[in-house]
Amino acid sequence: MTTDTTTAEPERTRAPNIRDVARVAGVSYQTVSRVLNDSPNIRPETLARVRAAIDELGYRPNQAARALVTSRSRTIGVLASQTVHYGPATSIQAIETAAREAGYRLSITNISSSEYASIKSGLDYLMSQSVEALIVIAPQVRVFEAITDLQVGVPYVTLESTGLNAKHSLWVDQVTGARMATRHLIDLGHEEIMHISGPQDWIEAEARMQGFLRELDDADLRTRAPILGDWTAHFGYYAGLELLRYRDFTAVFCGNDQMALGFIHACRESGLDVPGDISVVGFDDIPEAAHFAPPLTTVRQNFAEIGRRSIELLLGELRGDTDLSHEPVRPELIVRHSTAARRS
Amino acid sequence: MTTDTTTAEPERTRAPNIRDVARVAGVSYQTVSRVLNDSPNIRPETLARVRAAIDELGYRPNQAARALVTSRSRTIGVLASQTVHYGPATSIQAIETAAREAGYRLSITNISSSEYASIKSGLDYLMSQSVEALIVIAPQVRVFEAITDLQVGVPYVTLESTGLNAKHSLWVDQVTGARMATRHLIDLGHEEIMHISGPQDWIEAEARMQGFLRELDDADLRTRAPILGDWTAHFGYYAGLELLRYRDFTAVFCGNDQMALGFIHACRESGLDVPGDISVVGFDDIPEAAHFAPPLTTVRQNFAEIGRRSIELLLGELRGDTDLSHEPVRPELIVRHSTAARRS
DNA sequence: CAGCGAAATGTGAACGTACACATCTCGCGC
DNA sequence: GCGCGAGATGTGTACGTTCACATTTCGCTG
Repeated sequence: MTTDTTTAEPERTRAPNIRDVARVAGVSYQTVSRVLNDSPNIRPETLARVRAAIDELGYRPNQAARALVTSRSRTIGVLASQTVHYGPATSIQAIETAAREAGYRLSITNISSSEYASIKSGLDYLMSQSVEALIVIAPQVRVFEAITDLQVGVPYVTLESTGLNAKHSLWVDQVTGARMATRHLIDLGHEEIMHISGPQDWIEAEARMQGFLRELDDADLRTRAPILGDWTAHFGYYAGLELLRYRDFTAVFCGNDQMALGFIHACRESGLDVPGDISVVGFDDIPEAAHFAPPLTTVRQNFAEIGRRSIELLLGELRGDTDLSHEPVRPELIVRHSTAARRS
Repeated sequence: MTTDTTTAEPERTRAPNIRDVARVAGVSYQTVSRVLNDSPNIRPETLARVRAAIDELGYRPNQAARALVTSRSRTIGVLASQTVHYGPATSIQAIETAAREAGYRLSITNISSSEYASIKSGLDYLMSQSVEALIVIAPQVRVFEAITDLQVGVPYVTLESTGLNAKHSLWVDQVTGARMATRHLIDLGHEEIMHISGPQDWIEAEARMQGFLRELDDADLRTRAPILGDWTAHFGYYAGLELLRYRDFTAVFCGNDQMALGFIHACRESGLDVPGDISVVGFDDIPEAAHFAPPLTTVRQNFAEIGRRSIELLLGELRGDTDLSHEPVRPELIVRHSTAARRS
């Protein structure tokens, strides 16, 4: 009864379009379009009729057609490199939520390696989706080159960087975070402090290392070459086994919580007590860190905040608002039980 | 010299389209279209000319136009609920890679709660993107209802379920995994075994619980009501503190590794040794599990494999291949040091 | 060398929507 | 009761691509 209002069997397969809706509602297709775009100046009665027709037909706007005619894809591209890790994953989730609420969808692509070619092809892929803006969570230094090279003509933001390219960055102040961690160890009386850092081509690894070195320098303590790791607990473990053979230090600042976990594991196997013999600090404050043995002293980053703010920033730029706050998010030192005063 | 081949300044802002390319290459737009779609029957020389023109103009196909005319969005929707967790995150990453290689992009949306309305709106959102297929990594029981209700007319696959809806599921055999874990404890001589499970509305939590109960039953051991948790280390910790006040058990099977970590933490605080006093088994084998104190005995799931296979399955269905393998992926028991024979 | 078929290329739609503009309706003041 | 203007609605067109079909080119056989 309710279906098949006009003519004979108008193709079962095709999805309804605005013209179908218009026919059912007894208005022109343009009026339907107006309803869809919340345009003012529509008589309430007409509005209701159109809405009813939409429901009846189960009509959904065709995003492709919309994108074509407006040349706005309503898509934000995300170039990520380690989506499995807690930090990036948390940021992405916040980004997705914020974007969806603003009527944007996300196109995420993972790059497998930190090679220039890989970054470029990832970026290329995203641009071919004609994204309106870009968020980069692949903190490799090379990303900037690629963005410049490809002339991405859209607003973009890089997360977790150090402000090398401040106008397009948004980040937790890694340097300060690292200094806080290091300061904490110094305050506890430690003088020989090691640093197990992240991979060299990660901007944030570099930043944490800088913060560490500067703080030691300010305290006139001996600085030693940091160990370059790969963020994994495995690396922390093996590096720990190696380092503990000499044991010419009393504290370690690890580039992230996972490596700290592995390092503590190595301590335990070497018969050393944390924090009795060695103090350990991590970075990130993953939810598990509070339950490590011992609960880990670490630096908390608000990844979700970063995610939300990046969308805010980009949408602002798309609207034409300029000079929004790029103020870095402050990290927070969380003191638990993996650090203690140096034994005299 | 090379630019501006015809007429006077053809609008600087507009992106080039196939007609522009055609003009530069001196062919018709249809020939360009053929080149783009790797159609056969193109003279090598023509091909080269078109390719050159594409490069010169920096032309990129407009996906929206393409989607509009072919009515194929080349998008696969992913409904996820806990993208931050290791398991889902790993699966999604594998899905993304496999999809991209097959020329598909992903549209991911997170649902915040397990309420029916939330699931439905997430699904609704994805359908409005006119996805060609659907992957659900939100293991709530309600998802099936929603899928049925909304009449998603596309192939779909649910991950990490138990085969309630076998035709559309792909999963690691959670029941078997749970049985393996439980069997392991029984083999070590434990007779009083607790289970801290995941949230009730998670299909996989339910499955692990079933496996646990069945294995106990087969061994004629006393079964006790599992504790319903929320997957977090925090929960494992507080549940542990509570349970250990009575300590009428010698082993615990935790629904995932995080809860196991929290539980072990509680043991330590209560002055109990793992595995000396209490054996603990987890589930998932997150990369950190090997470095817990003690290294965790757990059940490994191949999340990446699941992700890859889901894309394989869906693409097959889209191509019309039917009856592809839905065979569950077998989990693997990883014995480390959190379990030991019961003290007599 | 005509003619034929396949290979190569070109032309006219159509996809579903939003924008610019045109038209219609209606209430109201003089 | 006429005209005016704002509110409400309708018409033509363009977006960039692919599909179906039309046309041209070309090598080859008889």
